[in-house]
Amino acid sequence: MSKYGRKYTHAVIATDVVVFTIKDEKLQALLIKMKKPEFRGYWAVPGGLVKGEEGLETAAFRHLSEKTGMRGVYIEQLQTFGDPKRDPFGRVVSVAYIALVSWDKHELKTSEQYGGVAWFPIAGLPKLAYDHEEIVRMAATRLKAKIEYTNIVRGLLPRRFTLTELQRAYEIILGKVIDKRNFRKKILETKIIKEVKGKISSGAHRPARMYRFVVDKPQAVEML
Amino acid sequence: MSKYGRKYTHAVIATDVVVFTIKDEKLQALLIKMKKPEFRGYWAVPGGLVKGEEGLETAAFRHLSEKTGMRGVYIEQLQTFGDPKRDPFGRVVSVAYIALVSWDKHELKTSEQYGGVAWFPIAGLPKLAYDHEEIVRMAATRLKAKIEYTNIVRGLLPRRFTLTELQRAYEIILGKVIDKRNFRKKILETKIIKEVKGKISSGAHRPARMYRFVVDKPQAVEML
DNA sequence: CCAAAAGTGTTCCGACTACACCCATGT
DNA sequence: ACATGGGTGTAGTCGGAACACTTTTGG
Repeated sequence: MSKYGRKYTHAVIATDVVVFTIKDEKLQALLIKMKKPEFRGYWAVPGGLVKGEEGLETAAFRHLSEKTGMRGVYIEQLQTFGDPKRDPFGRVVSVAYIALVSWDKHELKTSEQYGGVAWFPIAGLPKLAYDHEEIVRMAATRLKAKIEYTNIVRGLLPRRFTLTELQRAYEIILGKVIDKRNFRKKILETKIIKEVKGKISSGAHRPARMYRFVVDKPQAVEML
Repeated sequence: MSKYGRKYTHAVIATDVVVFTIKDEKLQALLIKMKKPEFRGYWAVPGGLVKGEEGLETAAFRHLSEKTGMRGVYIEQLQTFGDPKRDPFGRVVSVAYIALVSWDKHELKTSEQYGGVAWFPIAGLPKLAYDHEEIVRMAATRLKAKIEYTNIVRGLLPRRFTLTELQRAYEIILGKVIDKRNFRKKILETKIIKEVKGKISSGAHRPARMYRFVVDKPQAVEML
């Protein structure tokens, strides 16, 4: 029993979604500012309770949409956190999800109904409520592992992208530089992306070809 | 609402543990026979509800011990299953775990209090209750994936084992034959196992050297 | 014409694969 | 002595890593 007292008498089930994006050359997570007075100054991963007849993933989508305005993003289950002490208000078991988005595709809900929504670089998180720090860390670790053998990087990019953008995504998440020629050779021979008509000019240099993913569904592929 | 009616008004949390072992040259899972009349003839993975102030992993251990007599095994979280319709008696969200044991280390509880406990080969499961078939399938897939890049195989073997036993474990789980010389070279250069004094004679042939794992804690290692 | 990112092949080396025979024991 | 699984080394091949210059555009 915490100093705040238990709010729920039964254990309840919640979902939390760690939303990742790549922005300003950094891996960033979406956080919302806490409103509860006990957590003043803390931020949290968007989430909330699961309704009686609602599926877990459905609940995750609903809270994400309600609190951030995001819809139609890719999510996958991360892990379930159930330490009896993780929530001072009662026994809350949280099923954590990872979501990947192309940040420029989503307008963040400005409504101050939830106290603010903002992106934070993974290196440089603010104070997080509950065990959300652990959840975000584990999510980042999982992302780093899965990006090498699946096509999930897709979720972080816009529909059409350049090979340099794709390579930067890998470099940022893995935290290391990759040789350009080897990268292109490897990625192209997976046949998982395909050139698409149109080039993009982004400055005083040669314009880049655009590509898109051939398979839209998540699957295991040896990417690197 | 199912034809059996809802037993619980609130969603409750349960754990289920898929226990794997290698026995008779096959990967096998531990199942218990259902007692509820609605599930006559069905088997299930050992598990049950989480108590009010009990941790998830603690609950998994407790049910495993109560229903099968096993203690001190290695478990890790698999996934959480929360389809609102997965349990006809109410909304039960189940956190599934994987356990790995050396089958000869554990005497199965003979008490018929739970309707019977038995090993079943993964290829050749009986009718399973709830969504346990899906849970076991996913557990087997996860095991197959993780055995290549972690030291979890350790959980399936006795403390001291021969290289042939270790190789057989890999062959059975991966479902393919492995070259003996390449296997030994690879495994030994990981430094994750170490020869131990004593040999084992198991028939009309040269006795085998015994080995043990150097690190007892689960960790990621490129095994194959 | 200069700056800046796009685009493109080859060589080298280490890792994985394939493969066959002698050894130590029990019966 | 023979049947059985334990134990050992090498050669060939393939994939990953290292590496530098030309192209196209905007300013």
